[in-house]
Amino acid sequence: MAAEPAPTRRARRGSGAVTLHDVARLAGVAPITASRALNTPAQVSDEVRQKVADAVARTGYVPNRLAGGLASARSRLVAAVVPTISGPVFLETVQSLTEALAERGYQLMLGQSGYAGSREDALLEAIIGRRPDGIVLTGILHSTEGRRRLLACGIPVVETWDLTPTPIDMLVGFSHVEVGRAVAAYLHGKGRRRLGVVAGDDERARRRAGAFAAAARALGLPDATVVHVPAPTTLKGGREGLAELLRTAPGTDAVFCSSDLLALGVLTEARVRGLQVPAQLAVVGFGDLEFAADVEPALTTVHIKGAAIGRQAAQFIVERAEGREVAERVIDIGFAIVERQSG
Amino acid sequence: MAAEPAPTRRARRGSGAVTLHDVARLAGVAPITASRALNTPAQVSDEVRQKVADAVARTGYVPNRLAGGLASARSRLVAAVVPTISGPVFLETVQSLTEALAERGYQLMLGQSGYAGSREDALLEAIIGRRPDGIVLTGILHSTEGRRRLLACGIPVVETWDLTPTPIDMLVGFSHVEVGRAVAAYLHGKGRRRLGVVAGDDERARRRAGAFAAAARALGLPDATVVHVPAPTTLKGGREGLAELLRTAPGTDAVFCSSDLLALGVLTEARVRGLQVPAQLAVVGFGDLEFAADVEPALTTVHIKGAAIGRQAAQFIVERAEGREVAERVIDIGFAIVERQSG
DNA sequence: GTGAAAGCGCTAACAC
DNA sequence: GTGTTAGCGCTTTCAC
Repeated sequence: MAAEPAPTRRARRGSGAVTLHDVARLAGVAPITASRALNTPAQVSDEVRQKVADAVARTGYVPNRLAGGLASARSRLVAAVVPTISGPVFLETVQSLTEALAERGYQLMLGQSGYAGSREDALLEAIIGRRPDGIVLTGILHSTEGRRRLLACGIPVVETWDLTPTPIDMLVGFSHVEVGRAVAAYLHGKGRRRLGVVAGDDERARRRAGAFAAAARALGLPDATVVHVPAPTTLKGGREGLAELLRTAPGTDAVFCSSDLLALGVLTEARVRGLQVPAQLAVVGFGDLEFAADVEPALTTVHIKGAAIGRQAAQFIVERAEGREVAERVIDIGFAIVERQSG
Repeated sequence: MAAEPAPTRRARRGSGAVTLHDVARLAGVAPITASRALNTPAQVSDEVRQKVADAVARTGYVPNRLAGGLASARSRLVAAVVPTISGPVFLETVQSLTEALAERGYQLMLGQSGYAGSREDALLEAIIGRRPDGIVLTGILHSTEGRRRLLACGIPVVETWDLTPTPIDMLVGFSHVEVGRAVAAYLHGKGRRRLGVVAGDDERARRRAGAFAAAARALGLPDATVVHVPAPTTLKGGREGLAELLRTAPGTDAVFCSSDLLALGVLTEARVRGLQVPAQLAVVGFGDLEFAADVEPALTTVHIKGAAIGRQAAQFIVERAEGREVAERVIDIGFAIVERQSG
């Protein structure tokens, strides 16, 4: 046994927690061997594996992932950025993302950019500082400075809920323009003529509304009336939106809402006003949230596979983090109009 | 200029990112001085501060918080655990928590334990491994093993949305028993006699329902009928819950629902059945979600200050992380019955 | 006010 | 299959 080195002048006391060194000492192996027993068990003998497992159990050792991440340049942390978590639209995506990542040993960091994108740059800086293995962006990234930064730092990025012509890196989404067109065509096919839109004041909703109005025009219908309400959308917004829509365009016989919550508000307001849905007014939502099928009348809406988006995003990130290149970087996950009673 | 040391045999290539060393070299100071210029600017001269700021701007340096966290034993990461993010109840709390933390330079990690608590231990291990500066628990912690672990690892813990007799550490919540009692008394005061409950199948909802039923008995009312629906609660659950309730106890004249979503389902089902609300049936929700005031009839419900809970939890954690002891570890944030039209 | 040295807890690279 | 060594990028401790 080597003589102990003379005690150094400095002492840094550590956190006091059990470290891999403690485990290794207890198991009678070198730290790196203990590390391998835990991370790549196939590389060590059965005996070592067992001894290390015992030592872990005895000490209650929990690996320090901060240290591991620093050493290996793999943090096993994934950042998700949403405009706000309290519009229920992205919830399903965040939920499935969290779960899919947790299953593979990754953890989710949540950041809210706000619909205005004011905090976006600060948020990105905070995120990049944590050196996540991936970033999932939901909703548009407003600042070009932000784009530049993401590109520069080389962290895998998945944009979701949209299909941009120039993705930063990877993407899983659908075309909001196609949604707008499809809903216009659908309502036209149902014999509706005087179309209206109640849309949240965010970029993607605007695009759906714009495409909807353009398609209506192309179909030879009168100009659609578009009413905007603040984002995130609310039931109240839907009620007020319909009120305004009927004030502006009294003969409206169909409304496309930019969220199911908005549609629920429209449904509510219509009922209060004695307007028959769908007889006098067709209502179409967006999102197909859990409640859409169970409101009365059941809501016709655009179904988006929010959970599938989350899972696919997780898949993308993990593939990259583990050094594999993904074959197809852009996935159009599509959408579907779900016909129920409201329109 | 010193001669370059002979190249060592090993080369570990780093991540290639700009480091504090690069910034320091550019600014012509020692790394530690650059560190101080960024973290404790009061300790350095104006000149140094300026030179370092320039170097940061020129290089696009983003500090590696993994390394910083490892060295300082302060990760500036806070973990939040919720049963699931896709019951809208905790959303407001998670949102305000995220924001309050971001403002102070902390980042939120999100974990979902599931209502059954099956993944709880694995989740806690994953969380502890990241050495967060605090853990916010929303909803009950099921496993006693988990409690032990949290206690052992010494990370500040805030339990929320409940008032447990033996908090792990800090707590900001309210009494579910009091809620149950208060709603029973409220409905009794409104002249309701045949009380019912539609409650989600989770521990806290059960407690509210139990206290509600006990209070009804104490008030001399007939036994309240309690119907349970799966958690997380849904609009559909509310519809089915009311259907079952009316089957079991046809004369019911008031329903206390364990969430506003459930209440919305009850309202919907009542309307479909031609039951007048509130004339024939009073409906009381729980949560006072954004939509409660705007449904028709407007929902009488129990208001919970979800955002305040999140802010207070952030406050607790940050105080502790910065070495201050909090004066009062347990805060009862209370609740209020908001009377609207439905009951 | 500034700096040199040591080390946080872990893993990559190389050797045997 | 196992061990040695040298860092990952930062901050703490001590010294001037």
